[in-house]
Amino acid sequence: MVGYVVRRAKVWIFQDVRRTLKGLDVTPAQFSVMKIVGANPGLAQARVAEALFIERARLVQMLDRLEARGLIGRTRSARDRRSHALHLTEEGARLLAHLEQLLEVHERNLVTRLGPKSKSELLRILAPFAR
Amino acid sequence: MVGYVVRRAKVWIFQDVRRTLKGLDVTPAQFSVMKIVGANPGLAQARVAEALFIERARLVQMLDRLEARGLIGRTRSARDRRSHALHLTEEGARLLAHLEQLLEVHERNLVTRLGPKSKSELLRILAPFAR
DNA sequence: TATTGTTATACTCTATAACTATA
DNA sequence: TATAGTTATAGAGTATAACAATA
Repeated sequence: MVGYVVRRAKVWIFQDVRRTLKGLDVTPAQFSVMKIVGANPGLAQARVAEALFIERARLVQMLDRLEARGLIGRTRSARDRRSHALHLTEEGARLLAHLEQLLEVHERNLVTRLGPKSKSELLRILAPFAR
Repeated sequence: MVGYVVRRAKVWIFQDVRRTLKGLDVTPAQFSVMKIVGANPGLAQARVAEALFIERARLVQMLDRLEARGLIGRTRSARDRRSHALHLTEEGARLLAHLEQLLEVHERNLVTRLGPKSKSELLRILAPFAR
């Protein structure tokens, strides 16, 4: 029952994000990668994967795509030569800012759907899942 | 931010359900189909798809599998010969009862994770997504 | 020994479009 | 014309396992 409603909410939210970003060729998952890398330049791939609950293996392909589009860069870390330090390119940072602006519409859609106070309540209740 | 935490919760819940049902070869989605059909015998495929937010096309393959395993039956509806009336077989009903019993463990895991009162709050807040 | 990035495989799921048979 | 079930396809995501380079 809880699983059902949480899944329904997740599907609705992701569909609304996709609709909002229509035509920009950015999935919700790609957005989340850009956002976390933007906020934490130098982060290693394994850290991003952990933070986003994405498989390490899956992230590789996502980064391949983002790198090919010139949005994200990988550079060998000096301290630990196994790992890649990730950073947004200038274009990546520009796109991210644009996406965040567009997503304000989604944010409003969500609050409309949930009712005014529920967003913060929801974040509080689900906090145990955000680690 | 909301999308992030809702997805994390969804992933955790589904993983926990999979863990709980380990070895029985039943996915969370299959369980939900069996449950809704069990509670509403005679339901048409399109209704199930709507209720569960699953694509009509996807449901076809899920039902093929469940039918092949002898858990669910499809019979042509007398009233509308386009549609299939779905029902659990005896074995399907037996398995469903077993699954529901097993999932009480998951239910307890979830409440432990969320804290005691949060489950009902969560259901109330997310009610707009349950239609 | 353990971790990082990578490749690979199989399966599930989502999003679409089109087809047929019925209504 | 619309709906129910079906088939098909492309891409996204999940779950695993293995490997080379590095720690």
